[in-house]
Amino acid sequence: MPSIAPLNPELDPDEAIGLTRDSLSERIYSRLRVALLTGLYAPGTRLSIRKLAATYHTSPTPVREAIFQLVREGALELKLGYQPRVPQLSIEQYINIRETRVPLERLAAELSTVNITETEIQKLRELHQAFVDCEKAENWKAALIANQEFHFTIYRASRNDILVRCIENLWLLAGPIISYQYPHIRQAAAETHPHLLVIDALSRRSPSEAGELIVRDLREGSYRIIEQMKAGVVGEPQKKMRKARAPR
Amino acid sequence: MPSIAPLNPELDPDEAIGLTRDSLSERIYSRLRVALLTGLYAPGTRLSIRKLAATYHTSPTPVREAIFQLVREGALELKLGYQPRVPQLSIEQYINIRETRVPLERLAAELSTVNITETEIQKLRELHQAFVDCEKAENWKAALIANQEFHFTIYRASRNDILVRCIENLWLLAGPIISYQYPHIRQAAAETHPHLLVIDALSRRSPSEAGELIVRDLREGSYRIIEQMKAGVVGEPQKKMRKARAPR
DNA sequence: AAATAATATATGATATTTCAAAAATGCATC
DNA sequence: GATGCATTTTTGAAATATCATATATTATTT
Repeated sequence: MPSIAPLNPELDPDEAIGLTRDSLSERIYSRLRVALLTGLYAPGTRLSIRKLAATYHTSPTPVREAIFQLVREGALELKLGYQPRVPQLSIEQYINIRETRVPLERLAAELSTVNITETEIQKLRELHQAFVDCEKAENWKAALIANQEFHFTIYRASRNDILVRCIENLWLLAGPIISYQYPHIRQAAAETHPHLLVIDALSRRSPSEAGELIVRDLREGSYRIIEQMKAGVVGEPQKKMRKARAPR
Repeated sequence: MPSIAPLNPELDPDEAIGLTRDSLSERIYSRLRVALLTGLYAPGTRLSIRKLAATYHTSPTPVREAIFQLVREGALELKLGYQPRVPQLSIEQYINIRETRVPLERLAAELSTVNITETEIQKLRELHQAFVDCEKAENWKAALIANQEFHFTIYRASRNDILVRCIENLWLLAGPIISYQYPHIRQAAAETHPHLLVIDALSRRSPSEAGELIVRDLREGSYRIIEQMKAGVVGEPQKKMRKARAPR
């Protein structure tokens, strides 16, 4: 089992500063989270607490704690007595997620337009370039991560961490599907990539424009996802149900 | 030992009504959540896992699992090695929460205007009446609950459970402060109570109006809260810090 | 009396254990 | 070959055990 690199390595080395040594549960939580965000587990996959514990060389207890957190966020589902599973989003649920994201992303973009620094805008340019390069090289996983970093940089520039957390949560919910079918959904090489338009609006400090562009990007991406979902690219198939047994 | 199948599995009572028997952790989670939402624990209070376990007549394990979920949602904070605590919100954080709630609540109100049934509108009238009665009787806790039920009924009528969950989360974050200082912040008896205006807009099926009213209500309430926070009504004082010790 | 040091206790983090239920497996039957 | 049943294995839930550290208490010093 490969160890998963954190999305944002710069922010990781807590050990180095000795600031926030985190608990085992927390470390496992973030590794699982990244795994879900990068599509390591297809929708429908069942996770075994004990196997994960073995993988991470720990006992089941901290794994359970991590899983409980992800369940609470909706990133995993867990019926009493059954194995935790990566949820299989319905199209309806996916649309619900998108519609909830829309006003949050708009707000984030608007706030960022006011608060973002030139340095951060420069970073956006670099991230977008990395994204384009990875796409060209057909390195999907890296492209996905660059794209995420691009968007999260904007969110964080809103300087409202509550808002950031809300949006992160929603990403996580749709994460497995998106990552899983990412290679199939990249957009046709358009005139000008939406990211570039966003960067432009940000540097011209036009909040409403930035908000509008972000929302448009979100909606357009979602159409492609929904197409794929309709086409049935949906992840691991459910195991066939045998006759219902009495629950515990 | 073979497990004996019941005579008629399909009619198992739990499944039949769609009830999900929940685990101990889940039950403890919801009790803690309600406790936080109704102001049982003041901001700053420290919770002891073992004491809670004793209170609920269980072992520490499920309590920990419940606490981890609340920590993940931001309803509790937990530094490695220290006791879980009810966070002490800064005014800045509180404003962040409010600003994030604004677009979500507006969206929820708009969607509800389209989807809410007459029955639900009737329920809103009853809840508001209950709220007014409890206030008159100075039964703060019951008033608080009625008020919550009122708003959550609107959220749920949006028919977007992702959206509902996001908003619930944000309520939870500000829950302890609001409940804790509730008696101090009720509004001066105005001309017409905002709730009534909202009900009216809903029944006239005017989305933008309903959204606008909800947002206005939210903002006005928040001003009173912030006043109180500035006045220092803030919860349990932090224990005095002793000389810093080396972390683990 | 106040501040510090020393000790005792309570606590959180994790591993281990136990148990009943779920999933997998193998076998017999059609 | 598929299908239904019994057995075995695996699994999650929860309790308990253990350990190091945080907190509380007491003793000691200034």
